[in-house]
Amino acid sequence: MKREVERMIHEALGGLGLETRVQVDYPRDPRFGDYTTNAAMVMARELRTNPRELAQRMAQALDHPMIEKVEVAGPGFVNLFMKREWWYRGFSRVLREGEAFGDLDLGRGKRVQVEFVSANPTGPLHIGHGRGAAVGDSLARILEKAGYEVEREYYVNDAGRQIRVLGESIWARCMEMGGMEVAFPQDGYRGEYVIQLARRALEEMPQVMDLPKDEAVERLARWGAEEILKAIQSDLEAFGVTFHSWFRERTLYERDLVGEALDRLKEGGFIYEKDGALWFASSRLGDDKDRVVVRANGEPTYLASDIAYHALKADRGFHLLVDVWGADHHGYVPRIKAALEALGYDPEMLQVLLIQMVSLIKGGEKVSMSTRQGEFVPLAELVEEVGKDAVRFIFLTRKGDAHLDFDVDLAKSQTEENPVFYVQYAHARISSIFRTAAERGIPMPQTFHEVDLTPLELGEELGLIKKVLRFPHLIESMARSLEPHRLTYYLQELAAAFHSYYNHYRVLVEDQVLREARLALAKGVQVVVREGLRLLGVDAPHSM
RNA sequence: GCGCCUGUAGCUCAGCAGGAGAGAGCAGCGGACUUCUAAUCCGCUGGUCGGGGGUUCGAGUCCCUCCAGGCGCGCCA
Repeated sequence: MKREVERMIHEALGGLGLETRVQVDYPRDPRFGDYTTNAAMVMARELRTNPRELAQRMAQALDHPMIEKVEVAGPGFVNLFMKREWWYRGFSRVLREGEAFGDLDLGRGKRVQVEFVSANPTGPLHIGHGRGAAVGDSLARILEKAGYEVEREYYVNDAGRQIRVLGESIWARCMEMGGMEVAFPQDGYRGEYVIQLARRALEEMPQVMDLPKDEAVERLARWGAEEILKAIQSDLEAFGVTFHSWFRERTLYERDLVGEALDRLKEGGFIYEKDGALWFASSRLGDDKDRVVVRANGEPTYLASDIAYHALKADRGFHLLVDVWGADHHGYVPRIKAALEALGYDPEMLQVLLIQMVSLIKGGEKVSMSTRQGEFVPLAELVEEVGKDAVRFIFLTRKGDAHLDFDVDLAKSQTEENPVFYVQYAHARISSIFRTAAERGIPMPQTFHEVDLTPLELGEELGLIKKVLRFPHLIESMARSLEPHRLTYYLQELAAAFHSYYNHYRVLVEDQVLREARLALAKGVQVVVREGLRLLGVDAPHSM
C-alpha cells in the first residue's frame, strides 16, 4: 500500500515538473497522518528554495480519491491522511489472500543460497549453533516470502584435522574401556558424548580395535563424524530447521575442486611460495595479510577448501550468497571476499551475517563454552526443557550482531513470562472466538473478504487494520537488511494491540453487521500472526 | 598494537537507508474476571541515548576522538 502512496506523490511531483526519488515513511505519531514524506525538505536543498513553500505546492498537487486530507507540518513534512475506505480496501485484500498476504516479488527470478549452522561434526550442537540455526532458518523463510528462490545449505567439515582428532579421542576412550592406559590427545574432545560413541563403537564394530592404531583412528573418525552428523540432523529437525543440501567438504577433494581453485588463483598471480608453503596474496585485495593455503607439509588449509567451496557456490548461479557465521570468525570475511574477487567474482555477492556469541548464564554466572572441553549446554537439552518455540523466539529477539545473554535458569523457570506465549496467546484467543461462535450456532460469513468493514469505526479497530497492513513492508525491509529479528517485535506489537482491543470490546455482539465486521478483523489479525510465527518457525496454537 | 562488534530506564533489549515531546518487556506500586481463555488488560513510577567534538534545517541514528566490555589478529577450525 505504501507503494501506491509513493506513486501518488510521484505523480503529484511530476505535475509540478519535479523529478526525484520519493521516500514515504510511517510517522511515529498518528497526529502526523498515515503516511508522511520529507521530499520537500530533501528537494529544497537542491532547488535552493523554501521547503515549506515547496511542501505547500506538493500538498495542493496531491489529489486522489482515497486521500482525506493533506497537511504541511514542521519544517516541511507533507502528511497524508487517508480515507477509511483506503484501509478497508487493503484489509479486504488481507482476507482474500490469507497466508499469501505479504508475499512479494522482490526476489523474482533471483536465487539465493543461505548457508548456516555448518557446525563441525565433532560434537553435538550447542546453544550458539542454535542461534545461528534460528537466524538462518527464519531468514531463509523470509527471503522465500519475499519471492526469492532459496536454497538452504549446511557445509559439513568432514575433511580436516579436527575429524582425525575426533577419531583419536574416540580411540583413546575405547582403549580406556579396554583397561589400557593411554594418554588422551592433548587437544582431544573431552565431552561425555565421546565416551558414549566409544561404547557404541565397541559394541557395533569390536574388531576395529584389532586394527593398527592409524587405521582404527581413521575408521573411528569417519564413523564418529557420521554418527554425530546424524545426531545434529535430528537435533535440527526437532528445532524445526531443515536443509536442502548437506555439502561435504570431502567432495571438494574428491572432485579436485580445491586444486582447481588454487590453479585459478595461481593463474591470476595470487599464489606464491614462501618457507615451503603456498600463500594466497589476499592482502592485495583488502585483507590484513597474506594467508597460507597449502602448508609446508603439503596439506591444504581450511581456507583452501573454503575458497574452493565459495568458488563453487558462485559458479552455481546464485544472485546472492548469505553465510551465517559465528562472530568469532569475522576475521575470515576479508579473506573469502578477497578470494572471490581474485577469482573474478563480485565479492559483494557474498553477505556474511556474523552472529555474536551466546553467553550462558547459569546460577547467575557466565559459563564458558567449548566443544573440546565438553563444556556446553546442548541445544537439544535446552529445546527439551524450554521448548522449541520459546528458544527460537528468544534467539530472534535481538539483532545478530549483539551479544546474547541466555539465562538458562530464567528461561527454564519463567516460561510463562516469555514473549512467545504472549503472541501465541493472541492467536489462540482468536481461535477461541471462532470456536465459541460455532458452539453458539452463530452463522459465519461465507467469504470474509466480502464482509462490509465500514462498521469498524473505532480507533483501536483502525489501528489494528493499519498495523496488519504494514506487514508486507516489514517483509521487504527484513529481506533487504537480512534482519529477521524485527519480526518478533512486530508480532509483539500486533499481539498487544489485539489483546488490548479484546479486553475492551466484544467481537460476538448481537448486531450482525458489526459482529461480522469484527470477526473479519479478528480473522485478518490471526492470519498475519500465524504467518509471522511461521516465518519464525514458531507454532501458532489454537488453544493454550 | 591493529581490526570487527557492542555501550539507550534498576535489569534484558527495540528504535525500520537522520526526521517531528526517546519505546517495549521484566522488576516496583495500584486497579480490572457472573462476559469471546486474566498466559490478558488499565494506570503510575523510571532516561545527561558511554564522554567530548563535528556535519545537517534536524543526530540515539552519519564522521572524528576518547573511555569501557566482547571477539578476532596461526602453516587451528
